[in-house]
Amino acid sequence: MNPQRYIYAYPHPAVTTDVVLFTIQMDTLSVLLIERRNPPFQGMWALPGGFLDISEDLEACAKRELQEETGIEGIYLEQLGTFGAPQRDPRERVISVTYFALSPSDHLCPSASSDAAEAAWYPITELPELAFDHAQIISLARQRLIAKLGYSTIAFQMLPETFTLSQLQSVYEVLLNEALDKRNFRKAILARNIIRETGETARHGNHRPAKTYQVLNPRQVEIIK
Amino acid sequence: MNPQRYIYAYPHPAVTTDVVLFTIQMDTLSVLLIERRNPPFQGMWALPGGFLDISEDLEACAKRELQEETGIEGIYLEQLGTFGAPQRDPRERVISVTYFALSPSDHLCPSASSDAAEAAWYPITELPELAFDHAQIISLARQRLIAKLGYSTIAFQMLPETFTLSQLQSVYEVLLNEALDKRNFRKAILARNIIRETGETARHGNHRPAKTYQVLNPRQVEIIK
DNA sequence: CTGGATGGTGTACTTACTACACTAACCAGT
DNA sequence: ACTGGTTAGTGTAGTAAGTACACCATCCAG
Repeated sequence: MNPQRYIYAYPHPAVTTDVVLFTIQMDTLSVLLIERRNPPFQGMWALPGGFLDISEDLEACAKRELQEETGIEGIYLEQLGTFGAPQRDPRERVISVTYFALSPSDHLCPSASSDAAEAAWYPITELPELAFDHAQIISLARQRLIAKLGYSTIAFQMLPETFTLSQLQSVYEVLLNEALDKRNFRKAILARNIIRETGETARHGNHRPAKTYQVLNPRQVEIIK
Repeated sequence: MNPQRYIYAYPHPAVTTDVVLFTIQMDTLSVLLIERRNPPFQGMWALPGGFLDISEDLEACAKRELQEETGIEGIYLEQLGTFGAPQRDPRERVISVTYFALSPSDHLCPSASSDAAEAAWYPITELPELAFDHAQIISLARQRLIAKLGYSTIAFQMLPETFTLSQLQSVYEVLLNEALDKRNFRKAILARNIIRETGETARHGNHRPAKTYQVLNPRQVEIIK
């Protein structure tokens, strides 16, 4: 097959998108990584992502690459920043527009693909050596995620549609890495008027069942105060 | 002159940087714009910016374009976001990495250049019609600037090295577009322990002279609480 | 019916924020 | 030298927000 050639009067960088997808598994903040099937950094772990199609929107590209490489779709996505150090990719000049994404800890089925030998969750405390500048990108994403906890409803993106207050508190505790007082936490959350009781309860073991709640404006991150 | 040709197996977008430079003039938040000397949007006003050199760092590109088109340098710069809607430039696919920047209201000498017929400050409330999606970029920059007022020391970037508390309060008032209580403002700022008295005073008219202050960590934006 | 586990609730205290008014210092003009 | 105008500089009392803290409820397993 004879590849088509694209000619420009000035050199153009390549543009990629990369996605930092977080979830919480077993009370641990985890990141989705793929094992690179091709050079460069073949066999190393990296963020899911890839080259922008020439008439594709940036966010659409991030979603598409995530879907292609891991099978995951329909989740919250937000632009994180753009990385373009001149030598970050050994092949050619590459500008990467990065996104961070959150997924509830259920229905997660990462799968391999043509570009990714394997896809897997890594606890953020036990990351392998990463390709490109992806360690730096993950570090920035984590900072941003934690910062947004304080002034947005982003935490709900890590829970299923209905959830208990204990589950919600656990999300905050894992991300902030500190224990929170149960009564104060519940008081503060309920004072914000952003969730309502479903009327149902959930039994998760041999103890009293918990009331379940849902977000008033689901799948939408709002800035609060 | 015979232009060199650059050939790729896949189409590459062009990459530009654009800078939203704010200052405060006459108690009004203003943005630096340039009048485009060349098509597209010839004669219209736009943000200073231009194409990335192939081995140039992104932030360096933003600084260079700002210097070339307006003569301004040595100011605070921070990445804002990346805009890449497929049709945002009529010539070809262009991804723009945008920065926002702040300048104290003194030593400002915008000047014309080869790409810019003219450079001028526009009050944010009286922007002309703008080229590309630059109106949207300015809108995002303004949101971000106001948000950062609340949790960072960014306001000091709009003041000279030494300043009075009244000048600082005026910056906050202009950006927040509301009057602040003098005593509470001073109390809150001083409680943060980020500025110190210089020992000098400044006479700015026929009234009592004001103590002047300076930032403990000058030219460095910190996150506070 | 008992023990173990998580769910659910209120109050007192401490800290941060808000509202608010007068004197001090300088200059200009008479 | 005195007056009026203009900005600089200061404290307190009330209100709202956040923190610390302990016990009973409900379910399941054995």
